Amino acid sequence: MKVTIKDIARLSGVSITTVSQVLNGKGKRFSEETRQKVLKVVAETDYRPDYFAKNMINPQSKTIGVIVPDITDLFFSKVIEGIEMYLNEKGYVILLCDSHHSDEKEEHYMSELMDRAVEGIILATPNSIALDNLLELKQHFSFPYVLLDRGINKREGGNILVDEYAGAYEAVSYLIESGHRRIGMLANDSRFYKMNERADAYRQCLSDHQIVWEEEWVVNNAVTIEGGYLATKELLAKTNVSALFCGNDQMAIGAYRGIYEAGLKIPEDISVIGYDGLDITQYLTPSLTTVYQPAAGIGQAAAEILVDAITGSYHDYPNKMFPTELIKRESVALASQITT
Amino acid sequence: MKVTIKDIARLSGVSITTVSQVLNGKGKRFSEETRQKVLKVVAETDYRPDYFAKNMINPQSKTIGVIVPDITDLFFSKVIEGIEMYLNEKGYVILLCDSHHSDEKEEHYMSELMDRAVEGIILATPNSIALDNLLELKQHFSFPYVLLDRGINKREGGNILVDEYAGAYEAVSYLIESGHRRIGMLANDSRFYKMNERADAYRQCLSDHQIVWEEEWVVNNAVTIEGGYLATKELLAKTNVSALFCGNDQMAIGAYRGIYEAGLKIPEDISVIGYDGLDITQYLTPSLTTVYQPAAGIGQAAAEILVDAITGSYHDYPNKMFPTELIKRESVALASQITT
DNA sequence: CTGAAAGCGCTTACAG
DNA sequence: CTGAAAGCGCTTACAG
Repeated sequence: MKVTIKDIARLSGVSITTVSQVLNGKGKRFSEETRQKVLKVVAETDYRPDYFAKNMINPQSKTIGVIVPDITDLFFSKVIEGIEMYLNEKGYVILLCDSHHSDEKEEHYMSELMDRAVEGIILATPNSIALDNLLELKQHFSFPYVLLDRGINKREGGNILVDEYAGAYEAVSYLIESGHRRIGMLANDSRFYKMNERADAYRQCLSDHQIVWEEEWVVNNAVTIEGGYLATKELLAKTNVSALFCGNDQMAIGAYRGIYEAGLKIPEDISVIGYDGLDITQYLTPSLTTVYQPAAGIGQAAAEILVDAITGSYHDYPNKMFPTELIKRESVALASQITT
Repeated sequence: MKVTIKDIARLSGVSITTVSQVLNGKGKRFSEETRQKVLKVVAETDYRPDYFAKNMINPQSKTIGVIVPDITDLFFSKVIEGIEMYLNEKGYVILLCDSHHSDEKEEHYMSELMDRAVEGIILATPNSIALDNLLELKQHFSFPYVLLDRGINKREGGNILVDEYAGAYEAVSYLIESGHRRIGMLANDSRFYKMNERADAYRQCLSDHQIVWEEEWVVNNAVTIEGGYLATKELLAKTNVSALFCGNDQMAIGAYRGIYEAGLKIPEDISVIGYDGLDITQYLTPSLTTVYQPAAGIGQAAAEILVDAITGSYHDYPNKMFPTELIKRESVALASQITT
């Protein structure tokens, strides 16, 4: 039998009004004696106000929905951590959904979360949401949401971006400065995030340095370890490059394996650069030179904007742009030192 | 202005009873005309029944609380994935909490989740919960919970276990069969999971093979990549071994780095075995020989037991024991081939 | 086939 | 300083 506020009132010999007020710290107008009496009964019965009844009156679910394409992705799990740490401190809890890269699941979860009275949603998506869906969102969402989509979906504010282009350009420049001319790239041709922006920077950088780009230098595959591995196998089978710019760190980890299986060494035979700056990359052998972007910081920024929006601090979401940073480690060598 | 059932009733010219019944598919006793009229208004207004009002009457939050020590841990993110996939299919959504290995946060979240009317909790914890807390749990939890603690906390049922001991024993046996005699171990002396069981198996296995164990062969550190790295540095500085059994895969990844920095090669100079069987291990160079345990399967098993308990299929939780499997890959060589 | 009314467990004016 | 009563938005016997 669930204990209700009525029971507490009866047991402590006061009205339910008094119980409610004491528990919520409203009106300090009760005698200390009354307070203690009520509190004692509450403790004894381990009474917990009904979550639903309470929220029906003043809805404050203190819950945020978070949708990511893959929980096990090293980048996203770090983003989630950033979100969680910030939100937890503010008393929010997250309802976590894994869309498994599926549009349908994403929509399904959006709807599910709306039904569940979340106070806001953070949607990390590689997809460009169909325009009418976006409009529908705008119209029906009685609560704020932040898109973590690298700006794929155009909107006025709340863009949380990373200077992808600059990061990629710097990485490729570094390879060129190191004397490399034949530079491959592991990319992804889906609209997955702004991978294409990284690829654009790569091509532009080569062009800016008068390097004639060869189409077979770029291989597309999934942005996973396996994808990087497969792409590398394919790349090495059809051409030879002295350096490889990987779309992300996970692909770079796969590339390490592909290069190893080809009997080549990093960086003696081929230099490698990744993108993301995952913690693990500093422990790879050799440690990976990579373009760092603050995954946890991105998560936190999304959470901050959302909380501000919920608490009504503003109505125009601010934009936020994170710079990247090239972390130079062991995986890049001067082209002149290449042994092959 | 929030649209309520009253509005729908008014707009479609029927009673709220009718609206409610049509929406919930109760009583097929309405004329098709009435149904369509109601449904049309609902669609037009994008009416969504109030989550709290609805649940106050028949509480079915369809929400499960999940607490893990670290979201970014490769093992746990896989466990979460297993939980999520099973639960999603059954219409549940997870409220995810990261205890960051802290007892206090764990307790805080337990209480928070209780207040939030979850229907059950999966608590993955390396901690042994204080006995009185456990009893208190039993007493006050009006809902079921499953502990993912490797059986640290004794209880009657709902133990989801992995045959840790057998897995570790098999790994060390394999090293011995390969001719290794000086075998180190990266362990963890906290009560983190059943790491000690793996250490026990390691020692027993050596002893069973008449190998006199030296204390400096075992180094304790955090069960992370960094911990593995640091432990390896320490181990190699004070003794020399021809093989290394790592408490988990993350430690093994760190060991790879430590061994690399010592100027040694795997497996030519030193053989390495990990524990967990994370996806990434097959892409390491060399690929890691490891003791596989089904992380996603463990998550799913916990979710299954929980759902069955919620839906009242049983009151005595079943126990579940998963076997491990030694995956032999490139990181172990015959001792006779060791070059040093 | 449909509706008026009671009630879920709270909070909050309002009255005393 | 405290309580009786209205009301939040639903569902569900019950009556017709």
